[in-house]
Amino acid sequence: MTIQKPTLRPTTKDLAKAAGVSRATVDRVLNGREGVKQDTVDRVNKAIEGLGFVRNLQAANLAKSQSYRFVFALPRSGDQFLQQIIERIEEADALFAADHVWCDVHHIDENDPHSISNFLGSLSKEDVSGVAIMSPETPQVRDAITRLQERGVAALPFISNQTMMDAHWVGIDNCAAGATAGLLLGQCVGARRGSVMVIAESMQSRDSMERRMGFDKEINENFPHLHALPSLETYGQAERARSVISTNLRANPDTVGIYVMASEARIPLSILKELDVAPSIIKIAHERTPFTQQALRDRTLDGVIAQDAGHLVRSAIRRLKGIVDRRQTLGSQENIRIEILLRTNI
Amino acid sequence: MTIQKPTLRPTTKDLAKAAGVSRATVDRVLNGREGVKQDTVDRVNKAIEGLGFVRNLQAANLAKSQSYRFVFALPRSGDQFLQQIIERIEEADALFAADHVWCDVHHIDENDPHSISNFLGSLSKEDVSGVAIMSPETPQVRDAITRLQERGVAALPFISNQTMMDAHWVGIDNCAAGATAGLLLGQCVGARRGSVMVIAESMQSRDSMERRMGFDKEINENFPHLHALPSLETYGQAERARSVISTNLRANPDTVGIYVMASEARIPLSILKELDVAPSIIKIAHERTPFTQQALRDRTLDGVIAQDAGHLVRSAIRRLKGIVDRRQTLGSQENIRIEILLRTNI
DNA sequence: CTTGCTATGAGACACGTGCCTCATTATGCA
DNA sequence: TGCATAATGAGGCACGTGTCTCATAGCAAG
Repeated sequence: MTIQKPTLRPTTKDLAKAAGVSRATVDRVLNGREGVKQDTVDRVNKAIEGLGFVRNLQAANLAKSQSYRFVFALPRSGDQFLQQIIERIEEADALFAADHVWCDVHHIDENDPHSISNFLGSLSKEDVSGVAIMSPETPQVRDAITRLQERGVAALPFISNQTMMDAHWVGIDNCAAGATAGLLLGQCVGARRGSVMVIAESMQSRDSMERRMGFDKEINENFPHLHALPSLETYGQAERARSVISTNLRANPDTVGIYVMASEARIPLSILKELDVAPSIIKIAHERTPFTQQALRDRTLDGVIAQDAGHLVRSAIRRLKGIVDRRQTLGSQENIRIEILLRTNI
Repeated sequence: MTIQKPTLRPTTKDLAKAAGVSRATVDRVLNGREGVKQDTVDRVNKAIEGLGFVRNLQAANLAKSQSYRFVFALPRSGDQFLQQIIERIEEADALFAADHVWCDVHHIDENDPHSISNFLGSLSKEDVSGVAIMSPETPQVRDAITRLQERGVAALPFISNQTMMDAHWVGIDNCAAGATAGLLLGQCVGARRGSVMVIAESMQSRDSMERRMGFDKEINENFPHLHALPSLETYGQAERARSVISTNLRANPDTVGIYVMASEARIPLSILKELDVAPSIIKIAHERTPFTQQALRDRTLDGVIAQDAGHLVRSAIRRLKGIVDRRQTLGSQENIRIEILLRTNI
């Protein structure tokens, strides 16, 4: 039996005794209130170190009857990936209810940075403890995030990256995701030589550019017999997609692979199906949705590069909570993995 | 602004008022104490439903000064995957400290069911709130788990499955994992025809058998030009591994793929390196370890089927905690994914 | 010396629940 | 009807922290 009794943790009372001060002073130090001599602050901090004191968050939250209200600011689009995210948020809302965490979704217009900035500006610490923001990077949004943080509201870029926040965001490395798509496609194509079509919704966003970059790097370095064509942009419109894709297919009869880079693979894939593209052409898309899952099963799609929606959501919540509680979150836990889905591991 | 104020949750006091009973009776019902008329129990339960009452776990734990002590019973083996697990446990121990969760590792001898059963039998509710058990399935262990649960200690099969507990365990579907290995291998091999070597540590365990089953099914159904050879067993011994592998390679000069099924890929892979196996032979292994990661990078390995050690550990902790707290855990969160690692998404 | 200020202490109450005791009421049985 | 017992109520203390108020030092300037 190597199992030891639970060590019972020191309380603020112990801390006060150890530091030779009163509980009131300990409280002033712990919660960063004014009017304590530097000397006293140091003494208390030393006692914290010495005792290994960790504040009992449960008790603290109970006393404050604190609850966490988080808002997910998401684009209005109706795509299935976003739908997944929203479902996971609702799920997480139920899951985290026991921890007094409440989540709301607020739809923003991703093409209107001004309204996004307005929305973020309207949030105050009293109503909202934190916001996860999924929005393309613009100066306005970046500023709004900074001001939000200054007002004491936790802010976290979500899925869409923002340059400013180094490691401080939730999502995958899109460069690596693109490279993985390239590798998977290259490996599936095998020895065949030919062109690879790349279909995007738009190449404006940082995410698209990063994916494309990673994809190209991988193809160029490791599959020199493949030739990645310039990106086609659908702008989310079915007719436009149909026309550019069919034109491109006719222009490149040697196409051996298709990479659907957009997070909404439904439109391009449906069109490919309509156009009756040869099954031997390898197709890789992004994100796990009912549509892509079905496509994997009926083999109209060979592989999917995905990020787990549930994990994204829960990770964002844990990080926001971590910020509010002023404690560090565990890096490795919050590292979102680039998943590869084949027909067998859906 | 669609953001609403936090709904403050009903307390036991509200519950008492709503049910027309006293707080003492509410307490009796909530904590399943004896001596309450069925009629009253029903009234309280109805009020719980009506108000949507959820017990405040933080407050409850505070009152009980409850803490959770979990033990991970793991094999003694020194393999790298297990090492990863242990590191993640230590990490999780720090991470969950804020929730009053403490984790210990206890090493068991996986080949001695009797001693495992003894160890499990020695645990009492007072010392330990839950155990995650990684052990091959035997009647003794199965019984010990049942008795553990009867004594009020949460028990959870971990990574190694046990038949009894339907969905009640933490780990991947090994059948699907084997199939994924098969698919990945088949896809990488491409059109080439030939034999596939399968290297296992031992075929005794349920896990090995399931992986093999899934692997064979996938290869037979979808890659008829490949022929999966009988499993080689290394029993974890380097010399034995060397002899069986080299014999097998000589006997099957048409080998185009190698599937290392054991969780410890180091020994077989090192030997393959020694034997200077052609790089064109596709090699798939299991588990992310420093060794397999390096092998992916230097391209002596083409793909890895993995389960995330950190996720496994945290999932086990959350589930054990869920059992102790008598609340259900969210299925989708605890579904361990079968990860595919290629060189680009390590 | 008083006045005014800063730094600290002492103490109380609250948060929601568990758990205890003691008193009171309801119920069943002879 | 009376009595034993079962069922319930009333109330208090505890858990660890946050957040008040009020008192009491210490200290410097006038």
